Amino acid sequence: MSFIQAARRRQIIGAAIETVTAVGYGQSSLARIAEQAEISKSVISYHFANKDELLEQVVAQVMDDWAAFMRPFLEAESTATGRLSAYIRSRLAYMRDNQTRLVAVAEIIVNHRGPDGRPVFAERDAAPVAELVELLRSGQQAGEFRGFDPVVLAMTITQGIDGALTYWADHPGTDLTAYGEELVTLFGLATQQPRSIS
Amino acid sequence: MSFIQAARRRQIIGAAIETVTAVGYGQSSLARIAEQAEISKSVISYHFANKDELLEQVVAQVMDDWAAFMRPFLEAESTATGRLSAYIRSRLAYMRDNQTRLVAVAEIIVNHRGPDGRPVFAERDAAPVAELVELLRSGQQAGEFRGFDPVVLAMTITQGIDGALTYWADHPGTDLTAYGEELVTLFGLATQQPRSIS
Amino acid sequence: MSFIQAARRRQIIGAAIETVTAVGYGQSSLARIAEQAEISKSVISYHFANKDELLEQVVAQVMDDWAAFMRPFLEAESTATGRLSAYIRSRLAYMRDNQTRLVAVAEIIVNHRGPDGRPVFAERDAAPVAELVELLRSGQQAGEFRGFDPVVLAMTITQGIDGALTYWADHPGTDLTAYGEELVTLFGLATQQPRSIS
Amino acid sequence: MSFIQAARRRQIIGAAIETVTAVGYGQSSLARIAEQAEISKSVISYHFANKDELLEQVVAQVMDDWAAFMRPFLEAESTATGRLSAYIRSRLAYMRDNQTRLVAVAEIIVNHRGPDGRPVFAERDAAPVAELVELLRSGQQAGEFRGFDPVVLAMTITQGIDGALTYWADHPGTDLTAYGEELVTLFGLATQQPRSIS
DNA sequence: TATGAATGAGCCTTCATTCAT
DNA sequence: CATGAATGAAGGCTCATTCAT
Repeated sequence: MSFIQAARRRQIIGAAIETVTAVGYGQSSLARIAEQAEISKSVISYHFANKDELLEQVVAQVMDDWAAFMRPFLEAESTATGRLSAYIRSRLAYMRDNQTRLVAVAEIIVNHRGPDGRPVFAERDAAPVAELVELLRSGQQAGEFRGFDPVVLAMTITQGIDGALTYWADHPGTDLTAYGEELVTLFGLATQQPRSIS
Repeated sequence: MSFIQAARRRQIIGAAIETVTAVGYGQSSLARIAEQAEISKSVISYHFANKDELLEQVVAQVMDDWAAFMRPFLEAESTATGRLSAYIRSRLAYMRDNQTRLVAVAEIIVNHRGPDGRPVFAERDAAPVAELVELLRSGQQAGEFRGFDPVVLAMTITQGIDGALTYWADHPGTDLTAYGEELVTLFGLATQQPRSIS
Repeated sequence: MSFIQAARRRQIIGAAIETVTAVGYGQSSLARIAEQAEISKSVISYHFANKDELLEQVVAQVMDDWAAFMRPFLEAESTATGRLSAYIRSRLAYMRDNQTRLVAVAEIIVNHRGPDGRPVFAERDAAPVAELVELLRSGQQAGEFRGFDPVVLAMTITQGIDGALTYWADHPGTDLTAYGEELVTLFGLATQQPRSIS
Repeated sequence: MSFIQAARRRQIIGAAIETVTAVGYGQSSLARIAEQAEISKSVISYHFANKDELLEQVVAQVMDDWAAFMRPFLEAESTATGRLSAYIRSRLAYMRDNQTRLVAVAEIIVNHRGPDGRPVFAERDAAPVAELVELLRSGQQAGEFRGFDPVVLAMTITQGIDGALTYWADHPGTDLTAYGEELVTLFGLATQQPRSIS
């Protein structure tokens, strides 16, 4: 792929993100995205096989970027407790600089369906949860965490973090760092071993 | 409103719920809903002023029913701790018998927008969170709960409960009761006062 | 036809007139007319075979009433000159008390078409012109009028009178009597024999 | 705008004119216009923002063309009497070559309404009358015309000319030139100063 | 005599996509 | 590499009419 091709694709993906965030998945027609990008509608058709491929690229780009951003924070921690805190903090940190694209991706994941009516991004949506399940399980095996159901906790943590994005989108003044610390405390208390009274 | 009117409206609302759950908000055209209900498209137009009114009725019907279901459980509790547990348990209990309609309502709330492009059900969506904030605050004033940010906790609890619905929809074998008890424990630990060591 | 039937028909015809005048022929659906009459839509279907028949009745009722109103004024005149003035004055006089229904009828005559796309009320619309042609021709034979083309003059007089209605509808403050006198003078000058210079 | 664009727009405008003239404003759906133009319905949507814009273009195109046609004839005259005759003759002359489009425009002007239910082309329709009022007033000031109400006369002249179009449409054999000369004589007599007997 | 209920046809518009240039 | 032009399908909605009650 040529440089100019890649640039165009990035431009279009950016316009798609802006559009989805601004007007929602349902109103994000190719016409509107093209308008946002200030290009002709057929440029999109030229660079992407169809609308589905464009949306897939949007999701892939953001999810990969997000995962790459988080990796170093997680690898810097040696304990499960530390990794859980780092997980929450780094997701929130990424949010801070990527509100629009995360909102867009959330919209797309929830709404985009195949011709059979079934969700398309279910697997990719489930991946972070699975990763979190692993993290929690290892913490339990190391004796750091209490004996909760790791799937429920992984779902709840993921949902809790997503809630921060939703809340921030609705209340622009929100202090995301403080929100993150609340979550760290909350899930710290929820996961740690009960103190022995001795 | 005549009896037959009410019956038709219920039937159409039911068909809308089935359709939205099956194929998603975006694909839920009046044509598809009519097909699901095995009636002509214009019957819907006859009984509802427009699509918006139909969707509003879907949301209103379910939300009201849900709130009514939960009230007695909450009023039976005297402590904030008890009310929080009852809140979680009763929401899960309602879920158990109303999966389709709750999935549908969730889809509609997230996606439905007015002509201005802004969400329509934002307020109705925020109401349960606000209620929960009140509950948590009263628990803090009573000294039962620790000094968390009640907004963050309310969001997280709501999101955590919604996560149960999502997970159940994706994994039909899930034991919702067990899931609920995990949440009760989780948020119990997250809210209670730290034990004094003394 | 029973008395109650006749009353209902009159009521519906009245509602049709109000509606057509208020929102125009194109927007005058049976639903709107029923709403205006504060009755159910099917009452109209019960009393009139279809929409066409209703509109025909509207036109017929008004045109007949109008003709009946004018007859005595015309018959009171012995000269063609007098009859022409009486014709203009009495049409304007009728207008004064029947603005709404005349506007409605004008709308209907111009717009209503058969399934073949051809106007339906062409003949009825032409009748007053034909009558006027007779009047003018008799005035010519009597030597009162100059040798104009009676068809052109009849058309122009008719159009001129209709213009008063249009103008009045657009400028509610108009003094119709004065307008009528202007027309009487105008068409008096236009029809009379040139003065011989001798 | 590209050449092909302009050609298509002209073609569609032409088809709209043909359709409106043939079946009337009310039956002139985009489907019918497209059929008349032997193109797909969505071609119209591609070249015009919506039906309103198409109709506006139809009206604007014809009205502008008409005004441009008439200007030289009016400017060639130095007296008000001459200008009035030229006005009548040139309007009739234009009619002769533009029957269909004038009939269509008349239909549209009378019927087209905005979303508020009010006529859209009222102003454009009133413009020629206003122009005529000016002409008549200047003739009065110059002492050429008698002391009639210029508004009534302008309305009546306009209506009289429109009557020629209506009559011609209903009676295709009509000699428009002769019709025009009758009008010139008619309104000449109606406007001129009464002869002094001296 | 009246009407609530239902319906198919048609309305204008938006859409993703294709194609020739 | 880009795009103007075109299109069929589908969208939500209104309409006049029919029918059973």
